[in-house]
Amino acid sequence: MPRMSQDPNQAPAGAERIAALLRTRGIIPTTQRIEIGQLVFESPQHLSAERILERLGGRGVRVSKATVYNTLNLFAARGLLRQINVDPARNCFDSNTNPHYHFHNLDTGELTDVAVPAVEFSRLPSPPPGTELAGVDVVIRVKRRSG
Amino acid sequence: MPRMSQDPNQAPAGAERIAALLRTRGIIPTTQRIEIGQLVFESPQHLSAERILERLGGRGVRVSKATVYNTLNLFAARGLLRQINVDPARNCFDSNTNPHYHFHNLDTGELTDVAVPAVEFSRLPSPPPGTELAGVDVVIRVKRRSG
DNA sequence: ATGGCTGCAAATAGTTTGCAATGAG
DNA sequence: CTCATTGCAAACTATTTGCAGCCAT
Repeated sequence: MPRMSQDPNQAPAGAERIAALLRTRGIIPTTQRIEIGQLVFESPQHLSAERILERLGGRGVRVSKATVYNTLNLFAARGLLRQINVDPARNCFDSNTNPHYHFHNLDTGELTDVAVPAVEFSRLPSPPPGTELAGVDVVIRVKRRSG
Repeated sequence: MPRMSQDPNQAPAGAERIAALLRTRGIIPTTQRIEIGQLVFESPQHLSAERILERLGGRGVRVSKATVYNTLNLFAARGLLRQINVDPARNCFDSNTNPHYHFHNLDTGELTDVAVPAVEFSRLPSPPPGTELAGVDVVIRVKRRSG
């Protein structure tokens, strides 16, 4: 499969911006990677591999399942995506790599961002001996109001 | 396979306690469920299905993989276990159902309990419209000290 | 030509499910 | 007897991997 084409007709608006982003992380910008990049980086969102495959298809873009998985893992390894663990059956990638937390709707499975300033700790334990803090994940589980 | 035997020789210390616990949740105490219960409820811990199968084997107890999975899911559904999502590849059950948080060692994968009073929020966002709070998960990610 | 990437298909890994057999009441 | 549970094996789902072919350099 071809790498990024220089032909502007095949390089829609934004493609070059994505390519540049990938290069900053030492990732060779290929056609497929740019397509996936345009999809996930166009706005902060939470996506599974399956969902991305669907959306690519919706845009008339065909990328193999293997490449989608490989690309997502590559992006995550280079810090362009963050993995979220909420659904044990599915791996989810967050294109918002700025620090933030999440609401998790237990009924719909939906994830929503929570800005850092919305949460404040007045106390946190110090890491166990020999370890240092790597980050704090906060998932605020919510459900359909019952009362 | 037999249900719970009344013979004290086949009902080691603690078995009756576990059986009683299960009954309080409307779970029929079978031999296998009691074995699994004795294992997981003997102390607060974080276990995967695979790990439980191993430990049962180590005790000379044979329970089929299917029954282990079914039992863990049953316990979780009845509130005797809590599921933890940290490892996307493996489902983990926490036998400590009291509110608490976790340290997650990124190097070893190890989970450690953090008591509730060790964490204090001075601010939390209110749940989105139409939803109510179901709980807050806090995972403090730690790594081997580098410096 | 070279090296890296893609797509396909097969291989994994964890978990679930269908069903006959069995055991408890 | 009856019904729920167990164990086995097959089915499933999400993800990873091996490898041939291809593209850009």
